[in-house]
Amino acid sequence: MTKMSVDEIKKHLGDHGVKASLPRVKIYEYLNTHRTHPTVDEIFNALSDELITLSKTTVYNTLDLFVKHHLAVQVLIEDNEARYDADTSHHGHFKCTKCQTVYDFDFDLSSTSIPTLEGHRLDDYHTYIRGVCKKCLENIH
Amino acid sequence: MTKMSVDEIKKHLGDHGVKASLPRVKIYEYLNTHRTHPTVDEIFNALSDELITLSKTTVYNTLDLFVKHHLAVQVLIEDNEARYDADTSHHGHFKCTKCQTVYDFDFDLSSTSIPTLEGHRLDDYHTYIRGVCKKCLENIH
DNA sequence: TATTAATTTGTAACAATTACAAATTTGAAA
DNA sequence: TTTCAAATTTGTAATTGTTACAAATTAATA
Ligand SMILES: [Mn+2]
Ligand SMILES: [Mn+2]
Ligand SMILES: [Zn+2]
Ligand SMILES: [Zn+2]
Repeated sequence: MTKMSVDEIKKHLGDHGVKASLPRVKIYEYLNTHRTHPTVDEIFNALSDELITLSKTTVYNTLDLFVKHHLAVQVLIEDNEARYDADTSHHGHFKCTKCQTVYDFDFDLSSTSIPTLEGHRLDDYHTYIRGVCKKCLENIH
Repeated sequence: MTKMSVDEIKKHLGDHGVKASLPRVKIYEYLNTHRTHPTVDEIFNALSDELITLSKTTVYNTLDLFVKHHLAVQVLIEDNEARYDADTSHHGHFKCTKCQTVYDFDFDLSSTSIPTLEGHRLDDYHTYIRGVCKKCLENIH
């Protein structure tokens, strides 16, 4: 995903039924630029210098809003941290339990046939794997 | 999975390097019998009548221990509840957002080829889908 | 400009989890 | 058995992530 201008972000939010505001644009911009699956805290800390009155509640509210309007997805890998991702395309996540990095990987669960679920309505698909990344494996001397 | 006797549970725990104790056996028995992916609270509430001194901390500790020794897996679907599953075989979870039921489905992510992850060490695999179950779809008149 | 609606903010409340030290239980060793 | 140390459990307090909510601010509309 290429960097979006402020106007492109405003249009993108609007296309998804979300009115633009400075916090919303900045949060979306951060999410779109930093494809590291940041937590609420990371986003809040990164933006609070520039948006000096930003409230953590606003970050929570805005991310909820983004998820509801399919501008972002919530990424759950650990029971104590919710991460967020502006990439709403179908893909999986690999988290390295050594360096905590969350990698993307190509995998589309929605295109897999799952006979057991016949008859149910499937809304959102999630795939994640935990392990140790190549880099960390090599660093163990 | 068929119901296990207390002795079978003791052996099973032992085989996984976990010493048996009354709370451990009871918690495992509950998990193994109730394949509903219960939360800590559900387990605690279900057992506290019989184990009148049971502490919630013990339930947390014991479930952590079970997960560490691969006697159970943690099932994360919502950001505000950790569920547990004595079925450690590879399978996916479908949660109905109407009735909150968590269904199992046959799917083995570990047997899927994921070229993007070449070189990383993959430890545990998780697949879940949210939607509305057949039953709930039919109940909408 | 005046009025209303939407958004943001700050604080307090809440819920899930963890830390920790005391109490209890277990299980060898004497 | 009794003794003693280790393991386990317990209860409480602390911590963390999140949500509720009302006041303040900002934006939109008349
Ligand atoms: Mn991603
Ligand atoms: Mn299951
Ligand atoms: Zn790593
Ligand atoms: Zn249902």
